[in-house]
Amino acid sequence: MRYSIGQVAKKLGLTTHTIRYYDKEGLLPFVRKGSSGARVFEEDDVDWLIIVECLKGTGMPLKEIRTYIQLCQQGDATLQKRFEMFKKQKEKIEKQMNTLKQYMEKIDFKIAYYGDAIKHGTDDIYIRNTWLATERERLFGHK
Amino acid sequence: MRYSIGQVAKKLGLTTHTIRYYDKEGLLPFVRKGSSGARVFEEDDVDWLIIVECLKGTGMPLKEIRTYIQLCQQGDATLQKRFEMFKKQKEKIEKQMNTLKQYMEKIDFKIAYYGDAIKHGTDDIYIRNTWLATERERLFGHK
DNA sequence: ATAATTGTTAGAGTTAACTCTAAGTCAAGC
DNA sequence: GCTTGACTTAGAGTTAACTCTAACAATTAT
Repeated sequence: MRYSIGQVAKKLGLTTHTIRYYDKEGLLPFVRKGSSGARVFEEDDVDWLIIVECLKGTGMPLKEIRTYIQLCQQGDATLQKRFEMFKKQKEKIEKQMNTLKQYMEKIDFKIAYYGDAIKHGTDDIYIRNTWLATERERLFGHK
Repeated sequence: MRYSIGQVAKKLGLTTHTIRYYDKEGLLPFVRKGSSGARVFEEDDVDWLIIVECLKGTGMPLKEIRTYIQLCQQGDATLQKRFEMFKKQKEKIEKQMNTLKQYMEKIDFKIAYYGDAIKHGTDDIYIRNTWLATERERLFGHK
């Protein structure tokens, strides 16, 4: 199956503008054009865009994604480098997940805090922000 | 304890420029200035900055964080709104975590792929990108 | 007392990633 | 044959979040 830029954009939740921008930035060097000049997306091209979204979504800058595709185009000699790249990205995601978990704890504390405050009609006096105090003490090393 | 902008910046991993920028954007309206005009951070101010980092790190734009602090300053009448804000943010984090998990699966697939390719010395022929093919088929609804 | 450090401001400049516009081509339907 | 819709390009404009500069003041170290 082949797809137009519009079809791909719709399915991946991007705009055609964005996909053309990616192309301009060298992220889609293999996408061919039909006789009229319109981009024709093969299934492999869609797969590649899915990987681009994945790398972008885990915080890799477009420049670095382009570096990856350039490695791909250089053939088997760069297999090891590409392997390392993904292992590094995996570590990055693990860190992100841990950070998110810590943020979640803070948010959960706030939800409990406000739940309590609403029950009492005020957050003026009695509630101490113990969780954050703990965090601050950890950072600054005293109580 | 009180802290200078530099001490706070160092501990929270920000630059003094960034903290002043946050102040300019209305994120730190309560931070007082000493006799010389220098910002003096109370412990509560540090706690607030920790919350700012948390909201920012889960993708809330600075504008929206400012809206939250404005709600805080309006007193008990906005408790419910603030509660909802954090519940919404919690949902957002949950979505982010799920997305990260899905990305992790793709990255793990790539790591396995390249591990295998390195063993064989090439990724030319034999390895089919089955995982991504599955994803593409899910999006486009055919094989 | 002088030099280094740390702070201040207003405001300019940068960066990434879009986002949009204008002017045009091309294929399909009425 | 003409309109509609999807595509093309080059290039301008936007946005968020910094990031830096210049010129100056105050504090701290030697």
